[in-house]
Amino acid sequence: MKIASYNINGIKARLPAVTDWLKEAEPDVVILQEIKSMDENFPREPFEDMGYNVETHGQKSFNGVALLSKFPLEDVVRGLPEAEGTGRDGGDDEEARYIEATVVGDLQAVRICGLYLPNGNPVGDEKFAYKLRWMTRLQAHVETLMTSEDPFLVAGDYNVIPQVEDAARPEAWRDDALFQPESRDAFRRLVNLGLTDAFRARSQATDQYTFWDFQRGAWQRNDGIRIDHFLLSPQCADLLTDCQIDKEMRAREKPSDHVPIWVNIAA
DNA sequence: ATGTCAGCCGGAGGCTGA
Repeated sequence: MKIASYNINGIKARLPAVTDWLKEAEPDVVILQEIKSMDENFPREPFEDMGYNVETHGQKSFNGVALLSKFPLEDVVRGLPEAEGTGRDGGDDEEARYIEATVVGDLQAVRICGLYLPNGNPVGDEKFAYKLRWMTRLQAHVETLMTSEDPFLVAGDYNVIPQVEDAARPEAWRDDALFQPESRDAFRRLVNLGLTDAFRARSQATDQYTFWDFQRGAWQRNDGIRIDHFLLSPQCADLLTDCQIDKEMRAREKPSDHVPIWVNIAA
């Protein structure tokens, strides 16, 4: 089962790029972030015509996540638990950043958790506190998932650069929310619950990134960062056979600033 | 210091978010 994650930065602007990629990459399951669309405006038909089941969790203008799957999607949950009082303004968190469902594959079922973690900039602002609260909620939820024997994975745009080797110019990110010690500590605590960073399990390369800023010619200079991650539960990590980044997508017409990352698991 | 996109509102271009 090939499972991909792709921050598309707006479905309206990215529909041709995404459908072209789906035809070539042929993933069984796709986790989309930043659909920037309400559920009722998401273009389901192009994906359904390609054989995908579609589940969205969107909102107006910003954020928004979705799942595409050629296998049935069951027990869909939208939003992380503990939304009460954890929003960026101290109210309830109503930002559409999380979707979870069980994909019933040919060999076995896998719980797929798709996320778009808050950016958190600027540091010191309520946005950074919101990011850290969100990571605390994610930690608690993964602890709950860990009590299950069923394989699961948590994937998407984490907006965290885990290590210095995950940035072409780490010094440029020193004051950024994506590289703050608090953000990296929270990410490491999550991994230390027993999750496997699928890309790092397969490659120690230091020049492999998933995001290049639209500004300052970042792509042309390979000034990228690795912030889109697949974290696998122990039972899921046992099934891992491959993990790769579709870097060439960044060189195409009207690209997203992120590129797809995918895993192959024996499920 | 700055460089770019996308979506929204509203009917241009300014604002927000990244």
